[in-house]
Amino acid sequence: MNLKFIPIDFSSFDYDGKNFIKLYGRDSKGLRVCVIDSFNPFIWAILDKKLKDSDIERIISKVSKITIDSSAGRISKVLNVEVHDKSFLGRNVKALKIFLSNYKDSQKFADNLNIKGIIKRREHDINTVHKYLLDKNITPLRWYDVSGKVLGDRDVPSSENLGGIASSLNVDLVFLAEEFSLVNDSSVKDSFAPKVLAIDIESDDLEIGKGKITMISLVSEGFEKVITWKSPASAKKLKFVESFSSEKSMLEEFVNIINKLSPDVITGFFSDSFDLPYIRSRSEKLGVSLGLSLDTSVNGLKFSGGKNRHVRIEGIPHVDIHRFIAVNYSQYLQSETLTLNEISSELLGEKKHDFVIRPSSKLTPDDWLEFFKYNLKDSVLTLKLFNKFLPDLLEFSRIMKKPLFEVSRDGMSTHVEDFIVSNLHRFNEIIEKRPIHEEISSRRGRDSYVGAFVLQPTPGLYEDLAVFDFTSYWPSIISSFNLSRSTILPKRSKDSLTVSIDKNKDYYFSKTKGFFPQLLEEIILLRKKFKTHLKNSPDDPIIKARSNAYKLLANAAYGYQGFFGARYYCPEASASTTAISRDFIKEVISKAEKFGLTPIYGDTDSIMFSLNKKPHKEALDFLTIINKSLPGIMELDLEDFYSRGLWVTTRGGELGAKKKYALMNNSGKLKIRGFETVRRDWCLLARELQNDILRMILSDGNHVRALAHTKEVIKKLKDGKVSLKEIIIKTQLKKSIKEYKSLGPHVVAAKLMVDAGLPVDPGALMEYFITQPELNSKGKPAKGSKRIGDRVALPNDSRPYDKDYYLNNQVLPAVENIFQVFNIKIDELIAGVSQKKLF
DNA sequence: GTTCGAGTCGTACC
DNA sequence: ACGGGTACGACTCGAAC
Repeated sequence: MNLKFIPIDFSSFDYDGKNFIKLYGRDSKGLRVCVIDSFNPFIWAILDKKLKDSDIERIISKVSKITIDSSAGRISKVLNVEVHDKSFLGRNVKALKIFLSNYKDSQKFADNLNIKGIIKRREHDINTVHKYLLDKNITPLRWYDVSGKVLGDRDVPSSENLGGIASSLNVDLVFLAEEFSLVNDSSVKDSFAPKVLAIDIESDDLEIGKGKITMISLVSEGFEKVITWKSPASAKKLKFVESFSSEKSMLEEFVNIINKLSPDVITGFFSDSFDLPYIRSRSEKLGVSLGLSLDTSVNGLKFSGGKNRHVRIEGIPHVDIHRFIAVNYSQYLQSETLTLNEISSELLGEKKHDFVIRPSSKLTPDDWLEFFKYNLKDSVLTLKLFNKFLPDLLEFSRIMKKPLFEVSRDGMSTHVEDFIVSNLHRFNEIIEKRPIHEEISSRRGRDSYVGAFVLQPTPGLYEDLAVFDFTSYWPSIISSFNLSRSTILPKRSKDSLTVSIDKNKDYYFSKTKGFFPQLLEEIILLRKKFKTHLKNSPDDPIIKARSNAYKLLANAAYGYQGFFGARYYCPEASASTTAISRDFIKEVISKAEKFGLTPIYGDTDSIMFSLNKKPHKEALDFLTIINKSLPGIMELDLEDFYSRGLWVTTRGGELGAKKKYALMNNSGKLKIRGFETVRRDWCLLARELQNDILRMILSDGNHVRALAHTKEVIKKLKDGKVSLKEIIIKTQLKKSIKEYKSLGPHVVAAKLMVDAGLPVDPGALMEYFITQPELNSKGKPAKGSKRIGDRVALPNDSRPYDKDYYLNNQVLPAVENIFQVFNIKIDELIAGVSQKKLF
């Protein structure tokens, strides 16, 4: 029998001492299927090169006899041993492929391979499902033709029905696989629209499990519901609300609805850390069985991870969409806080339902209606966000060959590693091991290497600029110069390239292309290809997702090689990458000068020039000349032409500040980097003023209008007409309060919140403003009012803001070095208003 | 009691 | 534990005066 099948979630189990994989998914009719497959797990033992055939025979015979008697009463054996010619870190090796009866004991087998002649043991540290996917070359979320037979059928003899596993699986069909073949028909290849369920809870205490869950919203396509046990008479007015007699019966209905809807994916916003832990905690307290898993013998939710907890439901991937966005896209978003409201506003153009949560006891019947709508809207937004990122999630899962559950939580380095690992079979490579404790701590202790070159700008207002940048600069260097763990050489050779890090330090790399640089080149070229595709079909979400995925991979590849947790860690390659990057950018700068362009500023891979009245075409000619001289896949590109640009000095210094500039292109679009305008830890009053004057200066070419505007704002501040919203300062609490050595204003704010009984967790954004100091008899700040921190007030504080602080520590610092470019001093800014009157 | 500089901390750039 | 280094700048805190 044949089955058209798409695998969505995976899990492993063993029966009769052998490993099996459960692949949960759908068939072409939409039935929920669990395909069961067996596989022959193995690990590798790399042999000493000097071994004779007879030595190898002796080792094989020793290895074959290894048995593991695990504490669980399980006895695992070596089933077979094969000799293979393999590659390890680019070198040819002889290795034993050791097949095990049970992969659960792979680590113990590896420990027992401490045999003379075996120099390395590998691939025992890859988890069972991943090992299976790699070995069988199965990609999640792609359609397969599977041959096999239906389990649970009367025709299948009990000796073959794996202990009657079919009866414990909550699916339409259980299928025992024989063979998988990928469906290549392009019309069905990418066609999969999973049924997604979004959930969101409200509780009367934010601390997990402390309060009660007052309501839960569940939203899927064509389905909107809020279930609650708080049932004011008014609830009947809303069709989507269903009331229950108790929190317990509401939770039971939560399970019923999910089982009835049969979603392929469950999503939530921050649900790994809040909604699902809360649901579990309340269910345990109230004795509700969370029968959500598709394998009824695996009950409830599975929690893993310490600080960053993951909640797994077997068979139904749970995706915390907040986590996926935070890890992969936060650096590309404008949102300063990754809240549902802010991300939805930016990406969906939609906000949360307007309602301020208050304690249950203070809610009127009409308030409850708004609360129900609010709860429903949160799930609606979560579902929309999920759908927006669905193409990306699917592509990530396919490209990295990792289940949705994992890939939606993995960090960038894991993505890079998974991509590499899933392609190593093409290079006949044995996978390197992940570092363990001592190795990690020694790597973490290494000295840092020198990074990018940043050109010191000369402060001033410039006209007519061209900006060039290298496309995928660091990855293109890694690829073009073959910088990686498997290509670094201990010493110079005929076939080597020397990279000088500094006067005393050289590194050598082979000229024979290694797998890491090779795969990185493929990533860059794929990224380029899909980017071009995207220009022709800008609305194709799949092309967009692919382009995105390869872009993220390329950008993370450099960081990966310097990351202590990487299998293919190579800080020498990282140091060489940055050294080469410094050389090239400096060479472009000096060539440009000879060409008649004046370099103003540059950072890492970009360089900005004043055109000196030259036509744009000459800048493009310069690009062509440079590109002819670049090796490999390196490429310098035009970023844009700008009509004006502004650079300022550092605070209190003479030299130009790096990483801080403002540009306006020929169509009037602003590009502001590094200035207080773009920093969330400055108050809005200062940020908006600075943004306004930068726009004025860049469009006018002088400071006149900007100066007048600044004076108006200062007057507004002095007149006390500034709103609370404009003076709130937001700073993130990065660790727990007691870990701080220095008690800055935001730590003081956190303490005030704790005193007020509000929960404060690391990672939260503290919001506060600065009040006036208490004065002593001499009119000077009183003892306990010296530090800024002593004057911190939470937003609900009714005391007035400190005009002096906001003038001297926020507004003036944000504008003074901009006006300094035009030789305007601070006293001229505040001139025209008498100190006495205003303070 | 005031001044100063090293150290802590957060955020941004690429 | 879950890319990297470079850079700016506010604020604290204790030593030095």
